[in-house]
Amino acid sequence: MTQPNFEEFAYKAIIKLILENHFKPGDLLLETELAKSLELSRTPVRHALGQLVAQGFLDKKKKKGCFIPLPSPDDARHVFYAREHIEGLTATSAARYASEQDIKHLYTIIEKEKNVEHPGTQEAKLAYVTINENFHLTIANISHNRYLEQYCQHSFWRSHTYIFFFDNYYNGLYSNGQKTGPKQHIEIAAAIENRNEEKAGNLMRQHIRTTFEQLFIKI
Amino acid sequence: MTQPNFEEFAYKAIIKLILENHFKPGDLLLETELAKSLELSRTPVRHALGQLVAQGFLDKKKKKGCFIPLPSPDDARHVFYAREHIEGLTATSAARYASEQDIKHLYTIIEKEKNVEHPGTQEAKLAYVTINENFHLTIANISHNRYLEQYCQHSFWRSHTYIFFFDNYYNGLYSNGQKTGPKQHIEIAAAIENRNEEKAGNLMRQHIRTTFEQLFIKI
DNA sequence: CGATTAAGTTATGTATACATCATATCCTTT
DNA sequence: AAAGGATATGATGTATACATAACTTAATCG
Repeated sequence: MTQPNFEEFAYKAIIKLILENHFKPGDLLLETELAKSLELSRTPVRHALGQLVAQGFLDKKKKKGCFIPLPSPDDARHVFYAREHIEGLTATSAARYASEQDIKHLYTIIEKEKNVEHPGTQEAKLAYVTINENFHLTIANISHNRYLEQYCQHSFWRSHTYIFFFDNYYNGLYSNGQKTGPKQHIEIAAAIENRNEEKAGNLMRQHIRTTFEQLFIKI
Repeated sequence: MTQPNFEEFAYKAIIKLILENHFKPGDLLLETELAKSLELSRTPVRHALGQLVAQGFLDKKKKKGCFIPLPSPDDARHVFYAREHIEGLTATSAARYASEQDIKHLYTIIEKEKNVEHPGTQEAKLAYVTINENFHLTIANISHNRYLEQYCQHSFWRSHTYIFFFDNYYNGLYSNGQKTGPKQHIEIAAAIENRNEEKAGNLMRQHIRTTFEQLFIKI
């Protein structure tokens, strides 16, 4: 691993801030502020922000700045539709290419998911969201398709706002979305383990549809 | 439309250079050179290159520079697999959401495709590739799903190398890939016009599979 | 008193100077 | 003559100064 430079450092630091919900939708991420808080000049920060905009994690208005995308019902439908089908593909491919070790890794993640402490608290929810991300992105990685993996990662992150904020807003502050999580994850892992490509894909699509429906059950 | 700034100008100029094949796979795109030839400072050029890397149109090695992605058989399979399924989705969605005007637009593109002059020349091939891109990205746009559109655009552009270079290399300098193009494009447009979502998706997947197979028929 | 406009403030956009690292070249040494 | 290392070159990476445009606030006018 080559030594990370400041641009990379800034990039990862900003993503971390976003995923840890230091910002809410619509918030401006100011180059000046970020540079000061990360103890860098504006140059690498600006570059990192540019990357995040190019990848679609942030939106931007010219001469105004970069900001956390504003959620909308339409956007939510679009992200989850894309996720449903792309992750269907990653699950199918994963069932074909997973190694013994890959499958072990999946079950390790599921074990962690079962054992999240203090269920019902905000910490538990953050832990759950992190583990959930790990599960989905691991399957994308196992698919051994760089493109699908990239699109999966992107759409997952774009759906993060909805998983975190909307869930709080619509389903109560302490909903942790675990009702369906581990059970469906186990079924998906099993299908991958059994090399059942079609079933893995179907279960994954169903899983993401369920997630979406639970989030927006009140809308 | 707001006035484009230098970053945007550089971004579009570089894309134009790439699509017009001023570079070949592996070529370095030097900030210094581009800045000089575009008569800008390195700053906006560097920013634009960063965007292109973030979007996956260019690869990058640290402290080395940005370069046109190197093709490989694995990579080709991955891109076309991703394209096949993502564009299957865009075609399906397009069949659902296309307006009268959208469909007219599609047929306009097909007309242009039929009337490419001097078939068999390199100019005709460049024209064909441009029109082909237009057809596929238009359908992505009609899908009305920002995410699918983005992924479609990305995977299409990543497959550009193969459509342009490999086709020359493996199938002769003056293959223009038109054998299946217009015919299948017409069928897809018809399915979209008839609101036959499933058929549109199937035809699009078949079309991209055919493209792939014709490109790599010799491998 | 309200609205409009003008000045001030602040963040982004751009150019440039400098630091750092990768590579190529040439010289030295065996 | 070949191998190894010092040096030169030129690119990227970073900081900073300045230009520009948007927003804020205050002052002026109707």
